[in-house]
Amino acid sequence: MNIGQAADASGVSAKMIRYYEKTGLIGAAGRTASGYRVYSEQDVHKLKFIRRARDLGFSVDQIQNLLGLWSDRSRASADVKAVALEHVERLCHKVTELQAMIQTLKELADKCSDNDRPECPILQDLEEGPQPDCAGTGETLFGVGRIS
Amino acid sequence: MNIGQAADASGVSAKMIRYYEKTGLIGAAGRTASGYRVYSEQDVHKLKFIRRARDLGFSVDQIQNLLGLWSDRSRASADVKAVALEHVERLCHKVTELQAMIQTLKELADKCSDNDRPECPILQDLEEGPQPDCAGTGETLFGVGRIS
DNA sequence: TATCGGGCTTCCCACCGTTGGAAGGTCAAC
DNA sequence: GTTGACCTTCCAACGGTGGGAAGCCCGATA
Repeated sequence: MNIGQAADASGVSAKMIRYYEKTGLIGAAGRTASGYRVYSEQDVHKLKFIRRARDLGFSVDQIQNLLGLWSDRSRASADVKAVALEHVERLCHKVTELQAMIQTLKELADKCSDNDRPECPILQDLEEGPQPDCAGTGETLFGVGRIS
Repeated sequence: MNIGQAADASGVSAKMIRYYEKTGLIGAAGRTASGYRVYSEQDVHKLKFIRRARDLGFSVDQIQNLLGLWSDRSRASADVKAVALEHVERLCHKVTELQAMIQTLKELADKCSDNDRPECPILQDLEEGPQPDCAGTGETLFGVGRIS
């Protein structure tokens, strides 16, 4: 199998396969007499593994770790679980951050009159920075007290 | 004000201020006779705006857009809202993706015996790819399953 | 006044993962 | 033999940010 066929079979682009080889994530592939890289079914299997792990958001570093465990017959499943859960934690953290942004933006957008007048709480917030939580008091513009 | 003072006052690092200038997000700052950049309160104001927008996850491109609207006195608040909501959509999309990853990983981790034996459903999944919906196993959809 | 520390200037490099392209060799089909 | 699709290597770009080197400038102190 040459690199293009391995790419098609694994879902990893030829570019990325070369990149993974260069950075040492996968070993150097064999070569034909004319210099073409050659791949086996096993190589494709490994590439699929990588692809799947990338789809799950693992970094290349983490994948290197996982590949080590994968090929280690005396691995402890607890080690794999630890990698996975550490990753989950990181993902959850990101989700939390994104949701905070989303909430802020939605609140601001809700207050926006959404017409052709220039007054805009979104820009006002960008100007002035985060305002103390006034959740629930959507009604009056002036009664924004409650800084508890 | 020189660049360091503007950085401290705005929360944008001196490095990034120069970067924003080079890429055209902000105009070229004035200079002293000896070549130091000079900033006014207004410039700092703008930098704070940028900083806040970055904190809310807007891309530099979107910020350019927002800055245009900000300085446009005849802007329509609807235009600003559109930018914000488009951004919210993108953020939500990202959250959805991340949550899908999290769910998959949590489900797999839950099934992992978490000991020193090598059998591991996580690695098995990475080997074999996503398994068809095994809806029988979960209590909650976004299984907040115990991580312990 | 000479010196010293810290800040400013420009410039290039690195990250991460991925894509694009150019220049040139190779393979297979016609 | 020609053509077109593939392979090879190398170089660059993206977005945003940080690090660092070399050299100039400013203010304060001895």
